[in-house]
Amino acid sequence: MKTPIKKFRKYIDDNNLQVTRQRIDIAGVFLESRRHLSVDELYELLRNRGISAGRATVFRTLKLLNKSGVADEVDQGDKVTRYEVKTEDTHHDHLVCTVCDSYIEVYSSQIEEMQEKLCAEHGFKPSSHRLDIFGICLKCSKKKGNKKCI
Amino acid sequence: MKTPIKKFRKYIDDNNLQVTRQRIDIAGVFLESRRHLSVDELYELLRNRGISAGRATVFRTLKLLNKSGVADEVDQGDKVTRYEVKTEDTHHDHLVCTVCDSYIEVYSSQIEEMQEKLCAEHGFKPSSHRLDIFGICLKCSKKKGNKKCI
DNA sequence: TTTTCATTTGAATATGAATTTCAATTTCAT
DNA sequence: ATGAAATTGAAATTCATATTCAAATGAAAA
Ligand SMILES: [Mn+2]
Ligand SMILES: [Mn+2]
Ligand SMILES: [Zn+2]
Ligand SMILES: [Zn+2]
Repeated sequence: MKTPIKKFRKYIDDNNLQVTRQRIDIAGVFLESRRHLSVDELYELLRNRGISAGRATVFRTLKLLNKSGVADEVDQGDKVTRYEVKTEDTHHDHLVCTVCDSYIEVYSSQIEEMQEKLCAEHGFKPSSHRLDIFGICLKCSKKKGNKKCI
Repeated sequence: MKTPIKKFRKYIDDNNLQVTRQRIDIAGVFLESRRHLSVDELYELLRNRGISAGRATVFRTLKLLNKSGVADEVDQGDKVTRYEVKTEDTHHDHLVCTVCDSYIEVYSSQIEEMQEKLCAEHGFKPSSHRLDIFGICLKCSKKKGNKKCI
C-alpha cells in the first residue's frame, strides 16, 4: 500500500524528526539495494557512490528505518547485524550457505501456519520469528575447491 | 547412546588435549544446569559454588564443548551468545518471551519435515537450523504491570 | 530574509562481549 | 621424578555497536 520511503517520512513526521540530506540519501541507497546490508557495507556503498555520510549517521539511520518498519534486522550467523528492506507482505526465511555466505529467501505458508499452531498450544503470542537454515548451497556443493559463489 | 561427558572426554582424547580440573568442573556444572548459559552466567554459577576458573577458561571450555558436540550455541536475540546442552535426540526450537526473557522449548516434527522439503526444492543441503519465535508468554500476557516471570 | 533554537551530524571516544597474549602453572608420557 | 607440551588466567586486544559533544544544519518564528 504505502511505499517504504513514505513510511519512513511518515515516521519522521510523527516523531518530530527532521528530513535531512543524509537520511534521504541513506534511505535511498538502502531501499534500492535489495540485499542484506551491515552498517559498514552500506557505508561503503554510499562512499562508492560519492555520497558522504558518517558511519554514525548510517548506523542511526538504519535504526530509524528499522523503527519505522521499513527495515528488518537479519542475523546471518556471523556476528554482524544486517538489515533488509521490509515490504508489506514479504516475510521470508533464509537458507544460508556456510561456504559462500550467499542466502536464498524462502517462504512456506505451511511452516508459518504450523508455527501459529505451536504458539497457540502454549498460550504464546508471537510477534515475530526467525527461521534460518544453514547448510551448503547448490553451487557450492557442486564445485570441489569451493570458494565464493554468489 | 553416549553420555555427554564421555563425548567430551573422547574429544579431548582424540585431539591430544588434556583433562584438567577446570575442564571437568566447568563441563560438570554446565551439564547439570539445564539452561541456556552465557560465558558470564556460567562463570558466576561456578563462583557461587566455590569453583575457581577464569573467564577465559570458561569461554574456551564452552567452545570446546561446542566443538565436541556436547553444547549448542543459542542466540536469544539479545546480544550475548549462550550455550545449552545438546543431547543426541533433542533438537528443539524456542518461543522467546520479549518481556521476561524466559523461553519455552518446542518441537514440531511437521515443521522439521517441511524444512527438509523446502531445502530439497532448492538443492540446498541443510546441516543445522534455528527457529526462534519472539513474543509474549502466557504469564506475561496475564499480568498487567509486567516484570520478570520465569 | 534574518533570527532563533532544536535537531542532526560525524569524528572521536566509550562500551562490552569475544578473543588473544604470554608468563606462570599444570598435565602426562617417559 | 623429569621435562616437553598443554593449559590457565589476568590483562590486553579486537571489533561491532553505541554514545559524546562541538559544529553544522533544519525549520519555525520574527
Ligand atoms: Mn532476506
Ligand atoms: Mn533450548
Ligand atoms: Zn517464517
Ligand atoms: Zn527445529
